[in-house]
Amino acid sequence: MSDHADHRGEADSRSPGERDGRGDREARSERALWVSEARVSDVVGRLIEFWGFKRNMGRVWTLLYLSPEPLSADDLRRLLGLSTGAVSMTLSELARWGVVRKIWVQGERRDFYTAEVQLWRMISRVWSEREKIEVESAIEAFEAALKELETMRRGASLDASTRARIDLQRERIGHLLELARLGKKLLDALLSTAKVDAEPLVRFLLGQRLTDTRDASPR
Amino acid sequence: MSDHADHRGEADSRSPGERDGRGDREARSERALWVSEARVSDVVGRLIEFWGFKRNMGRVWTLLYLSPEPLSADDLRRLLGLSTGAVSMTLSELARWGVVRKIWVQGERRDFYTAEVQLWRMISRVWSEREKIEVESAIEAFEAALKELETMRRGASLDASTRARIDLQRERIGHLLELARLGKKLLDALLSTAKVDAEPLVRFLLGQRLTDTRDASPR
DNA sequence: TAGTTCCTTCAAAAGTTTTTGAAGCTTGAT
DNA sequence: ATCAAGCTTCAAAAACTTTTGAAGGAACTA
Repeated sequence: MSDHADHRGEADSRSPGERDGRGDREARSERALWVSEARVSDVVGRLIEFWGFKRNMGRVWTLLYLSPEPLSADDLRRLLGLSTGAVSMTLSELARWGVVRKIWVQGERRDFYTAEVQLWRMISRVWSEREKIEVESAIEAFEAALKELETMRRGASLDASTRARIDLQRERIGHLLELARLGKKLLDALLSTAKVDAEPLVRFLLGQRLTDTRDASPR
Repeated sequence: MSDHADHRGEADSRSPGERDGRGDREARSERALWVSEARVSDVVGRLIEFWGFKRNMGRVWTLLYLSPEPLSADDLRRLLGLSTGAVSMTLSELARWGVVRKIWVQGERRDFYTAEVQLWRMISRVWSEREKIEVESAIEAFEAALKELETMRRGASLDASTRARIDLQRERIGHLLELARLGKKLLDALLSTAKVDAEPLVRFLLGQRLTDTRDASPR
């Protein structure tokens, strides 16, 4: 975070006309606005990092999200103090995830970018892809392991303790599988609900004040 | 995964009596069992890494989870091919998260460890801590940014475009805040439900087959 | 045509995280 | 008291990730 001090600023390339010679006050409030943007973009950066993306993806996305007009790669470079290469790569990665779009501006040579503003749409797109990659492959691996244990169990000549061990593992891997499937279903349901409207889900969760029916066991 | 080849095994320190001289078949099936354990522990390792923990935490936890008896630090070291230091640190980290417990075995000098087997309990403990750290601080930061924008807006002499900009940002940061709060509520609800029983939630999500009736919120 | 702007790529540098293992500590046995 | 087993710590090394910026390319202008 040490790196903001010197990017005082504002994208002065934004509308390449009217620059300089404005009142001191306006300049000051623009600076204040930028400080606030920077702070928010760092927060999102950290949050996004926590979810397994690169921090700069969050920072770049946030600036685009908070900007009234599309920004150019160079704007972003100056505002965030990144190298040209970093901006280019971050933008293309964001584009791959579908959370940022390239925009053509009349009579401008360079490309401009805007953020996807539909947060839920964005989240569901991103998560459903990740989920596919991670959770599904875990589910498959658990299933494979279970099948293998099954085969082993049928094999002849196992001493009693090995057999007991196999049984324990079948049970436990079974639980892991169940859990992974539950996670997948939750995500799927959440995301496909979210695509339309998250409200009902939330109302359910908060409304029926948690049936504390002491039933326990995840079973 | 290249590193399993040579930890053929079985914790031969587990019951320091009866070793060697068993049938070939038993040895073979134990090896097969270990291969399967190793695979599962790697899957969990990867999954856990994806959620922001160290891979070895997942690997160690899984071995403990799949083992009928508690294991010693040295068992884990040999089985997973880690250094003494790594095992010690991983175990103490797992203990801090409350997902592994130290066990005293009669007449044994060294410590033994077992995994928490109640998966939901474990998950809710871990997530509620993380959530506090990450999501809450993001919420606070968004709130602070909004307050600041509010103050700015009340400040005198802003030109029209700056004012419009502030308004846009208030709206957008407002959305981010809303989203973060929603996330927090979801997690809270999920976890406190989970502590008792995850069923009702899942039934809700899957049962009412997602009122896709294009009107969504029964407002 | 040559010149310019902007974008992308990628090898190398910087930065970060993880792992190692030797040194030191603690505990219990002799 | 000394010794040994086992655990922990931490500085250094290795592994991995991210960032840099110069080189190259594409597309437009004059």
